[in-house]
Amino acid sequence: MGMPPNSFASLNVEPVSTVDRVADELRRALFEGEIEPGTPLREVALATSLGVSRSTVREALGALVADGLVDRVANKGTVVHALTPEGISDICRARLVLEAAGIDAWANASEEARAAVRAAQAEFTRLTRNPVTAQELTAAHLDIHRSIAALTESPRLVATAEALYAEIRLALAHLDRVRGNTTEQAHAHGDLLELLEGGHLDEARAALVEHLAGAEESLMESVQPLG
Amino acid sequence: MGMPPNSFASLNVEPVSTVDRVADELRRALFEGEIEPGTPLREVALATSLGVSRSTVREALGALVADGLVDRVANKGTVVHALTPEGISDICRARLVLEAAGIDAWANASEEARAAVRAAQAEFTRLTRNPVTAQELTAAHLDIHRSIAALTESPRLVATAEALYAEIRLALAHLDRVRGNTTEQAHAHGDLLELLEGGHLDEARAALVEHLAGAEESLMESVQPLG
DNA sequence: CGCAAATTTTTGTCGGACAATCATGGGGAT
DNA sequence: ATCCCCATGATTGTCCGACAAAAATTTGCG
Repeated sequence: MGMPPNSFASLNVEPVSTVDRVADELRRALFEGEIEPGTPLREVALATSLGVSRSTVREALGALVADGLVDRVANKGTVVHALTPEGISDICRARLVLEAAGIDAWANASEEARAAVRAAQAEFTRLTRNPVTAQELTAAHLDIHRSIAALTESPRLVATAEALYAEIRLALAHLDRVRGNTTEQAHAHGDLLELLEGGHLDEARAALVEHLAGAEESLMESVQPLG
Repeated sequence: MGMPPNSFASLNVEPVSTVDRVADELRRALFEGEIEPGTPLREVALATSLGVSRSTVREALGALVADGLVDRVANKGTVVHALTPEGISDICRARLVLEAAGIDAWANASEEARAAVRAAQAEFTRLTRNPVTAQELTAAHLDIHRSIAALTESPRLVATAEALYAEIRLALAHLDRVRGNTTEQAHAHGDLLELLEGGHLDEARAALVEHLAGAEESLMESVQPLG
């Protein structure tokens, strides 16, 4: 400490717009599971509760609709997005495409991208040893997958992947609140990373397929909590 | 005529919201190249011009921002999205991932999905024989690619692909307006489809890579019109 | 108990208002 | 003449209030 940093990238004095603050607060509440999927988000209630105008709330809700976190139906309002079984399998199919593309790009990827995978993996295993909330754990878990998709070095594909992970976090936040989080299969990612480092892309791909199948299974419990 | 159709799927009596009408009108103008990339979209000007309130225009612009068709910068307004060279190569990289995934899914895809590819191909070749605008031709062209991505049977991946095609249409609309459309390499898709029908997925993939490289090249002209 | 009508709630759209911020242009100092 | 500073105007961000249209809810009647 005391050493002058060579970069001030983390500093941010820009006054964030009110709409952004409202949207962020709603995202936080959603990801922490404070609001159950299917719950309607009433505009006036939110406006008075947050101390902002209804116009601002409407705009923030529009952003969440674009994120896929809430669904808006005409003249009926917006409700917290609830995942259907078809939605879950669709998400997993899409994940497989994006993350497999990342695996295929491992060799050609930049060193930063590969380092990001290792860092995400290390952070996740570090968290598994410390007592953290289930939300933090799933966030770290999904960040591994995000870094894998980021091996494609395509911002647009990564944005799509992030939207998928947001949907997953939403569903898991609800599940985590209902009952304690399931035992994460932590070791799987370590194996996956080893396969990547060794250049065994086909086996890495197979490991990913298996891992995603397990993820689909536990996600299905979020729509049938007491199947 | 006079024969009762066995399906009324195309009928739509739902009163579209004003925001949707405004957003659709703006999309149309954008895709027809009436507004050049980089042009600012002033809220009051649009409101008075379209005969709606500024709130409605703002909300419609928010939808276009979510579509990626316009960019909004804080306190400066929204401008028609302009593609950068990095954006173009990113789009093509993303296209390759999505459409290659479609090709890989050819055998496992539903018969409807495969029929959609054939229909899109047929419609495109039909249009090449008739005099149509360049915009219609590119729309039909991109619809072939859309149907290929749709072989994944993943609505979310298809939505991502459609966002990419929307960006491409935006750039090409501008290019088409500046000078007559380039001669589309129409035959390539026919070859691609034949390879798919024959089950030669690897060769189909190679054909796709080649085709997309050509697409990237002509897209680059839209940012350097007189390179 | 079932159904139709009336009431309440909620959204969609409008108009106006004002502060904060950005862009523009002019005037003064060097 | 050039450069900097400031006044002015234009534009966005946010708020408020209002009202019609649609949906949800309750009431009332048979």
